Amino acid sequence: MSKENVSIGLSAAIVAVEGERPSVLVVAHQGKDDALPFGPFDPAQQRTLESGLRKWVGEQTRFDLGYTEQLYTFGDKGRHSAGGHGSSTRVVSVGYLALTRQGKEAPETEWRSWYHYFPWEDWRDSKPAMIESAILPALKKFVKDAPNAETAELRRERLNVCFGEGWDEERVLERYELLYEAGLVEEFWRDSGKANKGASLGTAMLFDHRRILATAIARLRGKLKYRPVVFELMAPTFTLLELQRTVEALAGLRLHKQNFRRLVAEQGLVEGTGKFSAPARGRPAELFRFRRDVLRERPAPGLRLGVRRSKAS
Amino acid sequence: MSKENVSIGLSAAIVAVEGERPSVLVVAHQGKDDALPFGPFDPAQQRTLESGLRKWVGEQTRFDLGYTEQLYTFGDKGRHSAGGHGSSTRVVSVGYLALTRQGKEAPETEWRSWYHYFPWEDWRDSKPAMIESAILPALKKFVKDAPNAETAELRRERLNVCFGEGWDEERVLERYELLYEAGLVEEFWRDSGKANKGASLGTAMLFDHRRILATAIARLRGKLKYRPVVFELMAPTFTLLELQRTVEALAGLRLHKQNFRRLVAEQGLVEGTGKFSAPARGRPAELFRFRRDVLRERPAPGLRLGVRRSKAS
DNA sequence: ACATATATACTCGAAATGAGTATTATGCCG
DNA sequence: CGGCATAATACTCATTTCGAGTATATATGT
Repeated sequence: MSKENVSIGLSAAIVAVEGERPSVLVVAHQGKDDALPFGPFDPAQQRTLESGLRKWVGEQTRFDLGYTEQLYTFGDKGRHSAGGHGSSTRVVSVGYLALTRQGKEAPETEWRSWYHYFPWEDWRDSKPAMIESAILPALKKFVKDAPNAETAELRRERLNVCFGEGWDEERVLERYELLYEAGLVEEFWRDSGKANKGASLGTAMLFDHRRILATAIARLRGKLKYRPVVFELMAPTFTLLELQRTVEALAGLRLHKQNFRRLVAEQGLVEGTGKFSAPARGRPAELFRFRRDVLRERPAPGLRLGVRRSKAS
Repeated sequence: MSKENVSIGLSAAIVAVEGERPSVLVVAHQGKDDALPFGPFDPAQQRTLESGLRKWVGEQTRFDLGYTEQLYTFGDKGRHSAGGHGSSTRVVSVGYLALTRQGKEAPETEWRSWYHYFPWEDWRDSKPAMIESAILPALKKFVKDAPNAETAELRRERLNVCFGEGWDEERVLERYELLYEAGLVEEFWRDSGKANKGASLGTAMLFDHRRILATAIARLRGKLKYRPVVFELMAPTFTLLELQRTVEALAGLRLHKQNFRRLVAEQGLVEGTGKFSAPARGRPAELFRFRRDVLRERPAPGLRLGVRRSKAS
């Protein structure tokens, strides 16, 4: 067994939603790719991985993490390099998801829409044009270029699952990984040390941070439906439309307004405060607050979405 | 930063179902607690964490893993000790779930029902008596013994979510963690180095392996419902009742037979082979096989369960 | 007063769900 | 051979949930 060291890296995708924009806190390492707040795990100082994470994030962003959740541990050789050249110690990278309300960020950090990094994931207005114009042609070529028939069939299946009939908004990571392997994403060329001659989709991130962010979005989109996590992102009181817009921002989909409020109300996730918002135009909306009690009452208090399949709401 | 080393441990909960018994492959370290197959990650030799895992498992169990999935990375200080005394290097432990069909095991390894380790999780016959007789009284005491009112309230909520009204079969890990903190599980006393004067529930495992197994069961029970993972555990052809018994074994619940077959059939998860089983008594059942095509056709081809809420089927 | 913009309430059909009953195909036992 | 026990499979039915609308209420600005 040759002596190569391992070190553990901790990274956090810190998510907030402001208005209709789902954003992630990135560290602007000047000139370099955007990065998630990250740092090495120090086993001597930290009792748990999560406390290590909180320390790093606190130092880099002055943010006090609220809800956090471990995502995944990545250890692939070559996917944690900044420029394709191997470093001496191997980094195993543990990714976290954290939810907060957007506050003022520290210097060197910035909130950016996560759709900067994943423009094909935002279906709120319509199916992103780039899917038909750029992604599908390139992926079809990727299928055609397969070294053998078996690989071609596998690639065809993945294409279909990721971008075919029936958009499954949770498959964010699968889609990113497919685009990576097909060389449609800058990181692929950087990690392999070759020059990219084609298009790159979305904005690249440092190391494997875009992969971690994809995992975070996928997890959050899934979890929405069976745990009341959205409320971590809301102000103490909010209107039902604000809640809906937040969910839509995260899911990248439009929901049916009347049904959404029915679901939310019926499920007892929320209770009225008797106070009302003062909107610029239109009827004022009642302000609601999250009912903490549901946690005690029901086993899986998620937010069934009530997706809209037709025109307007 | 003081120099304490980190090493990465890989462990696998390898699951199979034989008849009505959901089992996990354990290594019988003679005299010591049961352990999952595990070993350190060697960054020099292995390109990915998963390949490292496959190597270890192959050596220890001669098993060729089929479906595998990463579960969680545990790094808590003190929860990876065999006897409560700290070792010099810190172990961060990455747990995996693997699904196979039960074959002949290697020497030193053994298939054991996972309900040995989690007897309170098997509700197939009825609610396990130990919940009323042992768990609830002890947990109520745990609530009462809280150092302050706030902690007591938190503990009361957790008790309710884990063992209160409305059994949620997926909360396996939450329940185990609660029992751990309440000192109802042997590992708690071992990790803290104190002597246990009360009862211990279930069979203890080495290190944090029971925690990993709890994570595995929870994940599998959840995943069942939205990905066709059960079929990894089935023979190439099977009757619908065999499929149902397998799902029941995993979920720890009884299902409604007629509705189960309706769901499975309607969803196109399965196709008839035209052949029939030869049972000891009763009408022969048609043998079915898994339809690989669903993966292409539908976004989330899970097995909605069709739980039974009343008497017999 | 009315046009416009929202919020909120209510309706309706289609599908999914939970729980049964009914019918069919075996082996076995006298 | 006829009837029973045992399972498999088919069909029924009421209830709930879902998706999609229409209708009504309450603001503001002109």
